Amino acid sequence: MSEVTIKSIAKALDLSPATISRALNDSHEIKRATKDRVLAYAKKHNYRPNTFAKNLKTGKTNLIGVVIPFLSSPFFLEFIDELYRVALPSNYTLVPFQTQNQEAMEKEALLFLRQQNVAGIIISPAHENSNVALLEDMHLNGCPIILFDRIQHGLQTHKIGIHNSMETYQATETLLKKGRKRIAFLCGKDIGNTKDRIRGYKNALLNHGVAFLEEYIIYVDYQDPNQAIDEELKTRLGELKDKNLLPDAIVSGTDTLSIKILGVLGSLAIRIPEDIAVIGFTNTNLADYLAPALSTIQQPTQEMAKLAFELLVELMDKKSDSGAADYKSFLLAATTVYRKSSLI
Amino acid sequence: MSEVTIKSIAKALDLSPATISRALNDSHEIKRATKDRVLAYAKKHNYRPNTFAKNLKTGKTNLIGVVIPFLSSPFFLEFIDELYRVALPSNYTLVPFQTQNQEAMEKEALLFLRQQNVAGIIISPAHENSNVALLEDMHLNGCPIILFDRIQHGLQTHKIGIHNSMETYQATETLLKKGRKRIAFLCGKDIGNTKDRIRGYKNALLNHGVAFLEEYIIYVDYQDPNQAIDEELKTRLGELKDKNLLPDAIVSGTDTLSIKILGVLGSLAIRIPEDIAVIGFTNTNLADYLAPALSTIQQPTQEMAKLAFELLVELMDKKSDSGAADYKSFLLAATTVYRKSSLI
DNA sequence: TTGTATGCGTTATCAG
DNA sequence: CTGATAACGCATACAA
Repeated sequence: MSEVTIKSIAKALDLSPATISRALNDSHEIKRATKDRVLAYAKKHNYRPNTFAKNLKTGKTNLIGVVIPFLSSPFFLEFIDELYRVALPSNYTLVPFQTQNQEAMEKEALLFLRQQNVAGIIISPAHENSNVALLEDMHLNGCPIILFDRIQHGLQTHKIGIHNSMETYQATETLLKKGRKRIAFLCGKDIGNTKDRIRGYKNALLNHGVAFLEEYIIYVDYQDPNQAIDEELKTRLGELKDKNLLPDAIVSGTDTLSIKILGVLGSLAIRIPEDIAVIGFTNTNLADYLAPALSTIQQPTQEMAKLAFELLVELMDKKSDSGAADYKSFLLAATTVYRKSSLI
Repeated sequence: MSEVTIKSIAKALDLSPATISRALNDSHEIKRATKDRVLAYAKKHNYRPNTFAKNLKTGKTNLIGVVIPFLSSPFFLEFIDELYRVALPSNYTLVPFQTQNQEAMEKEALLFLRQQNVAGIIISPAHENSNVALLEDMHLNGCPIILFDRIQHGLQTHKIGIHNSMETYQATETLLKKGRKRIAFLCGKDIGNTKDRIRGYKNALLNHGVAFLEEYIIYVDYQDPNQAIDEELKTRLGELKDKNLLPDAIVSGTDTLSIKILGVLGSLAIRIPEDIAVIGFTNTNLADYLAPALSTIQQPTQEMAKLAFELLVELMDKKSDSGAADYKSFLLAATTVYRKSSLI
């Protein structure tokens, strides 16, 4: 649709297309006057390079793929939001994708991104080792990749996460110190993060001489946050109640479930925190307004996004420079905010 | 990076590139056997067409630009989420952008999308008539555009919104019938939707013989939901209190403020709904869990997203077909869910 | 410093 | 039905 091209400029200015291209690309081998003339004309006629031709020629884009499990999770939303903020001043454009925790959808997204020849990718994988081969292939072929959040993954690259076990350890310990002994742990899919978080939980129990109970690990797998996981949660709690094993505290190790549990407990006429104390794992700024205000383990999301972007840019800039695998894992600290849901 | 191209297939199969192209594009002028052979080979070697070459040649893409004010608003988030869902089975890819309610950022996004030669755009404009000229230009030049949510806008095209005044009328009326007489109306930027919503509010007052008070229209403009609008809200309410004009009910006409008001009232030690009843305007599924559970006017978001996508596909398919301006405005019905915050 | 020629991968036009 | 050829807009090696 854009009528003004390098060729048309060349004709209008009685120059060759090559010269126009050089002027536009700020080449050194061009006379200052000519360059200025071209630039002026280009600006006046609102020249916009054809991305597709440019890319076809150079094999490069300014696109950054962002692959996450869900958009409708406070953590990922905040992450993307911040990513947009830091990417804006740069020349890069974000192309977000959701995987719904499914490797097949993730593969689709990655193949598409490869086809779009994206300059780099920031990803929180669907699960441990999902699409490792594909990611490795892309990574080695000049498309740098940054892993975040779910960093237990086979790919060798920069990884940005939090120290999972430390936070759940502290949250659990806090509850133990308040006298809670039957603490359940709520988690989603069985991925690396979950394991670490469970480890922290278990260690806290161990160090405080409280026996670990297999029944208190509540897995609720889901591929869509809109599923009827409320019902599943309710069922699981009902089972525990029937076994006379109703917990007196719940630590959540995952985002989506952290808020749903409030509603579920409410519908079962269980009081929070009197009957069951709750500490969630989420970044929603609504935590203060919930009934009751929800204690939360919060990730340094914006910091993570900023770091992810910076590391990616660094990798993209250095091209196939060193090739040396000097990749690092960044483990940031999460913070727990204690609110009413875990008091008493 | 993709090594397998039409040319390479042609060489391998001892055919011409033209034939391969025809086979791949399901042309009629090709022998069935040849086509099958090509397709089999392509599949086996995982052929993926080069988007850029294809686009350079055809001048078309499968990209759909999505331009919204904020991602971090429950309504827009739900909209995009649903959009992804309906767009997935199709061959289209979404390219989302945020404008932060700023026309300049919106322009940036639109120019980028134009440069990317997107096949169509779904947009909730930054404000009335923002970038009208640019949008018109793109629209006329073969890039169909669908307006949603903020449909008071100069562009002639399909528009999808809700019947704003009707819902605020009913919400206001409900409060009036419960005996509330000093009802304030909370709104954001002064755009078309706001005006309609205020109209519904005013009409309800009028029909129930309650005088309209200018002070009860509370504008809180913002360009970023993370701004300190809590403080501004607090200030405004403090002013009303000083004037001895503290309302006994608040209807919110905008998303972001709907939840913040709960926290602000709480920090002022104002009881909800005893002192002030509140009805929000938001789609968050957390409404049930808030303290207190928040009555909300909810938009049929998923329906809107689905319709937007379908209408856009229709326009994109018909090319520069008729050119007839047979555009419609779709006004869907919102529903109000009454919860504790407006009881008594 | 500038121009000419070539090709990126694809589709379209024309012959055969 | 198939093949040769040109062209999309751009960047670059090479020639001038």
